[in-house]
Amino acid sequence: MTEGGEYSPAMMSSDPFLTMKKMKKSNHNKNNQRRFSDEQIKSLEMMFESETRLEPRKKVQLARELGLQPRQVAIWFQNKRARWKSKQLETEYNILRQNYDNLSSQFESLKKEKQALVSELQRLKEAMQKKTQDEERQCCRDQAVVALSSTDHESENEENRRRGPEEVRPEMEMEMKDEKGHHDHDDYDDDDGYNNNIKREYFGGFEEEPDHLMNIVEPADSCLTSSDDWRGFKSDTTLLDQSSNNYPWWDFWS
DNA sequence: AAAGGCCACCCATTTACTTCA
DNA sequence: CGTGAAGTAAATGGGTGGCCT
Repeated sequence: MTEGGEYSPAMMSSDPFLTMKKMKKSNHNKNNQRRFSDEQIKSLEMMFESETRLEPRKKVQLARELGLQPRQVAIWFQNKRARWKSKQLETEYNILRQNYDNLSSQFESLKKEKQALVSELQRLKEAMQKKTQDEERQCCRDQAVVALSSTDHESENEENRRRGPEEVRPEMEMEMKDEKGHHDHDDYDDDDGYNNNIKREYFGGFEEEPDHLMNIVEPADSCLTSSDDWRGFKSDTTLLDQSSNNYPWWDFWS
């Protein structure tokens, strides 16, 4: 359809003083045009570009120049504003949609990154457990050795008692101190101490335990999944038409 | 200050046309 | 070529707010 199309001559009225009342009924202007001419549209468009609302005096002047009723000019501006507004809305919608798509893809890559980190953490945890088990087995063997050697010590002590306290050897004094705690294989007698040792080995002196590390990850996850946080995300649901999107936001969490 | 008329605007809808399958 | 659906611009009518008397 061409803008500014006109009525056929057969439809022209012979009455040049057609009243507005009649014009309203017939939906024609005084030249019996259903649509304004290209020239008229051009002038109206130019005026609209400089100002979207017309002062009454300018309206009358423009109407006179274009051979239209001031009312027609006013209505043209009204309709033009409505068309312009709906175009603006469309533009804004497209911008918002673009932003949404960008955020969506950013979120996807972050999700993948997080998944990789969680897998890595899981792998490290398993390795740590395996090492713990190995060390425990080693510990049992060591304890057996200690038990065997302690029977030898008992026979030695018997001999020492016979000799008297002044004859206690220096190396024995050291061993007696050790039995009060905090030394050598005690780490292996005490589960916590042992585990701390392993953890230090794995986490390079960090005080954080693996579970704490897990806890660092988990809240971040729950934060992302929290609907409260997403409620804060400024998005107009009317603008972000989810129904037209093949990838709705709630699918992020699946 | 309250009431009423006038005017311009917005918005949803109608009308009259064109285009196209 | 005729026809009906879809699209569009011009116009209508109701509602509303600002201004003036």
